[in-house]
Amino acid sequence: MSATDTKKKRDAEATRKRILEAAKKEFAKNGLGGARVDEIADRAKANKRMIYHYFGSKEDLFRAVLEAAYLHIRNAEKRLELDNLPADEALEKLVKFTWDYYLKHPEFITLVNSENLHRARHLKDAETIADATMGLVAMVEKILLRGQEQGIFRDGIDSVQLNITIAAIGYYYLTNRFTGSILFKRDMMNPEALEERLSFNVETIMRLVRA
Amino acid sequence: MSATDTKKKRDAEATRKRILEAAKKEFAKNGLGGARVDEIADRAKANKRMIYHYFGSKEDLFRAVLEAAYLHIRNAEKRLELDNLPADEALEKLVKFTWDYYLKHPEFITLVNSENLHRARHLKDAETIADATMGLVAMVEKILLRGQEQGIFRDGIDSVQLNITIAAIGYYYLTNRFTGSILFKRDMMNPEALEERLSFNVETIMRLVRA
DNA sequence: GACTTAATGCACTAACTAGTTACTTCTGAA
DNA sequence: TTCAGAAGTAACTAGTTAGTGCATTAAGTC
Repeated sequence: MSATDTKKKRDAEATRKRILEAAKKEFAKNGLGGARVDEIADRAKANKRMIYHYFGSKEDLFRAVLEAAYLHIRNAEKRLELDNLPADEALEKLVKFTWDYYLKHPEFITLVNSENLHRARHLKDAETIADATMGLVAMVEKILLRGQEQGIFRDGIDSVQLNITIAAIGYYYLTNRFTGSILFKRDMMNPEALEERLSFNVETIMRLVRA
Repeated sequence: MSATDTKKKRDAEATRKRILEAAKKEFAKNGLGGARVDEIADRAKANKRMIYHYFGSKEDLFRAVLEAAYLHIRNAEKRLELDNLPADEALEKLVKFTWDYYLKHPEFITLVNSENLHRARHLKDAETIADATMGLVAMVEKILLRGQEQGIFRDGIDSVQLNITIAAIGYYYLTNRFTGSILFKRDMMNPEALEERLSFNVETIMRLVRA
């Protein structure tokens, strides 16, 4: 059987992956409480027993899904290589990337919401993810310093607050797109609306940092 | 029995209110899916039968809670009477109010999150709330116009985008306070942190609108 | 004080759900 | 070829949950 043949009758790693992927979708759609283990098993074309075999419990499965989701975005951010860009371009790129990432991975938002509903109890000792996040903060800190040296950014900006704000203006718009579209009586998700929001966000952040 | 005596053996209105209040807490704590009807009945010191008598179903109860929550914040905003203030003061007051409201009513955030997880299906024909929200947008629009006439605000700012942004920078910080406190390795909820965030938010919005 | 109507309480059910038991089937190393 | 251990399955359990049927009790009306 060749290495690329994915139709092996037995493949622990592949089954594990299918379960993780199915779980991500189900948790994202229904939250931790609303997700059904049976549904995850079906989606993964696996047996429920396999879930308990590989992950131990529904909560531990959620933890695994959540950690994978955080590591995925942190890695994508790292690959931006913002250090090689002029400060203003780097910051704008990060704002745009963050927006695009949330747009392409709505499940990330829902997972984070679910985790916060549960007071982050699955993340309690996720040292790796916290470290990766501090790496992102350091990245932004470097951008800020470069911009200040150039004289285009003001100083005294807290890089954690800036990070939070960059996330916030995209995240809030997208997580509340359903209630928002009703309450503001406008379709928040058509291409023009999305584009308009992205430029508004870029403007917000650039005005925030400019000297 | 006096009018102020709240211990009447039968009081439909009071029971209804107790159920609504209890449901708000339970839905806020566990989301729509995670909330337990029995728990709501217990908290309300009512019988589960009463919930179905007054509200018909768990989903309809959730709808009632959600509508009450939206009307509450919209009314509070209206009472700010921002029309009587200079444009810059009015805007700053709105930013601060929004922050304080979320801080004092964390259940509002959780309810909105829950509703968006369910694609806003309970809000589908909430005309009243949409109208109230458009009233808020109009209020901000007036502030922007006043500021422009004074020459202190730039023009071309979309009042819906501004509204969304004002909400976003407070909402995101608070809804993600649990994961945030772990990932950023700082306590996001101590008084100094809260104060710092509020000034950051005011700064963000004022820089966004200034000419 | 009898009558009507609404409020309340209890006990039940039908469906569902996370997790398990006990088993079969496959794989690869010796 | 054998066989131990890993992968996989189906049926089950014990507990939970939204929702109901029905009887009872109180309040207001005449």
